[in-house]
Amino acid sequence: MSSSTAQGARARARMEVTAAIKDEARRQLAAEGAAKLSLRAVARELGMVSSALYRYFPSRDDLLTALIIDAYNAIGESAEAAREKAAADGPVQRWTAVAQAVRDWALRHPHEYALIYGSPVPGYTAPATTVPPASRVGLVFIGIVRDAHHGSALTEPPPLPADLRPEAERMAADLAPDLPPAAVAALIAAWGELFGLVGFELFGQFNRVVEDRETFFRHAVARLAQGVGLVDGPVEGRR
Amino acid sequence: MSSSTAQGARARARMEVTAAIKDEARRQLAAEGAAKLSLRAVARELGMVSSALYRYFPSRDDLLTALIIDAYNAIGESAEAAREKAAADGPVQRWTAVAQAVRDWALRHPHEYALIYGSPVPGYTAPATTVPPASRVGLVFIGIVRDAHHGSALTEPPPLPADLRPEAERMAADLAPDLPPAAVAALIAAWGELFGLVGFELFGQFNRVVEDRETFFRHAVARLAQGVGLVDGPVEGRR
DNA sequence: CCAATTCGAGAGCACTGCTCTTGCTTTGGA
DNA sequence: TCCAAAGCAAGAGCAGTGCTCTCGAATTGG
Repeated sequence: MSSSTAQGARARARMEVTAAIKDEARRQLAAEGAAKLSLRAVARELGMVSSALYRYFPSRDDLLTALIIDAYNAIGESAEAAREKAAADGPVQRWTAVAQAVRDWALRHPHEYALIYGSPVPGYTAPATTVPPASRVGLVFIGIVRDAHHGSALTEPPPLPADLRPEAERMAADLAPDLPPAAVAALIAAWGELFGLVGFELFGQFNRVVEDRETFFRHAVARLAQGVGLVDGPVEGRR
Repeated sequence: MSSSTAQGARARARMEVTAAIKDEARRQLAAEGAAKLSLRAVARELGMVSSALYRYFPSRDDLLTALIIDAYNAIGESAEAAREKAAADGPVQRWTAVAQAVRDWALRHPHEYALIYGSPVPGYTAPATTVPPASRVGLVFIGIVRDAHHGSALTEPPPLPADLRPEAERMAADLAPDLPPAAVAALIAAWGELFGLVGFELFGQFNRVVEDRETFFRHAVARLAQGVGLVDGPVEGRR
């Protein structure tokens, strides 16, 4: 009788309550961390009894999974927004802009970042529904390299070592068939390395080591970009 | 009346019980992860009542802190052993050997690795006693770069960007005054990036992306070593 | 209009970290 | 040598957790 957005008051209310639960859970997550997120406390704060909450999330882990997906989408959107904003800049600037967006989001939502990039409980395999949201940030970086490649702003990668070649070609075929396998391999490494920098800062490993983290991070990720083959402007070019 | 190793049967027994508690806790940690480590389960397994355990560790967090220190020492020893074993090799080989030791230890003790390099609960400041053990791996890498530098096997780093210079000089003064500031900055970045690679593999981020992780990791860390300025043998040299 | 489904509330289970009190054992000084 | 002091294990108990089950009430769709 109505559109998909308001099909019955029942389903409507269900969506609202579900959202309210997630909001309150996210509040507690941001305030105290995932370890202290309590279903009962969420229910209490919402004025409902704890057992009622199980009508919406069958277990605490399911609630956490929902928050994980939301967090992946949030950091992904943040990265995509940074890409749009830097659309007119050179490849290295776009790369560092996205990297800084990732770092900023992480610093602003440390517990949520820890939830998705911290220790997702080794042994726990994330449900398949988390895969697409989790890929968004990576896809942004792939897109930047792809644009650079087609704009002739990607340096010729050094020849692949023989033993890395099969894996690099496989990864390229899976992720970006139009890019040189060596660039794809370098890109994936830089992707992981970037999050290593963010994690080390966030989790205190840089505590008595790096002071001016902003500057340090900016140059480190710029070097990562160069390692992937990005340069500012066409390869033999201006600037 | 006796040496420091056996001063009274009382203190002796205390050490043994303390060690037994840590051993059992480590067992549970390895089996189920930090979240499911239960003081009561540890006590139960040891045939004692839970309240007795509080004579040895005033809280669950204190037990975890003890395990954290042990884990830092274990991965540090692993790295140091790899350095000794590769003492005769070139700088890049030594670097990758240590890096592979770190990765191997992480893969063999995933939950302990997650405990120290995963999400140490943002906001939780580690007690000062954890700092020296936590530094051991980093010191190994610094030592490798230092040896290379004094053996003239460190390439001249590119000039420091103006805005990074103060921070790089400060870091060099703190950590390795005999090394070029640019090399120190690159080293610290590579240090964080290395653990990013390990974490991404361990925590599943590479799951449908990287298949031949061994090979991929070896080349990635070799590139990191080159980024720091390490080369095999003297700079204008053999091989 | 009524059977079927959905929902909130409450009681209850097994578990957790942690505290406090009660006795027993070991210790070290008079 | 004796004895107060300290260290220790045990048990009961508190407040909190995730989760299950049952029971009425509300809402739904045929």
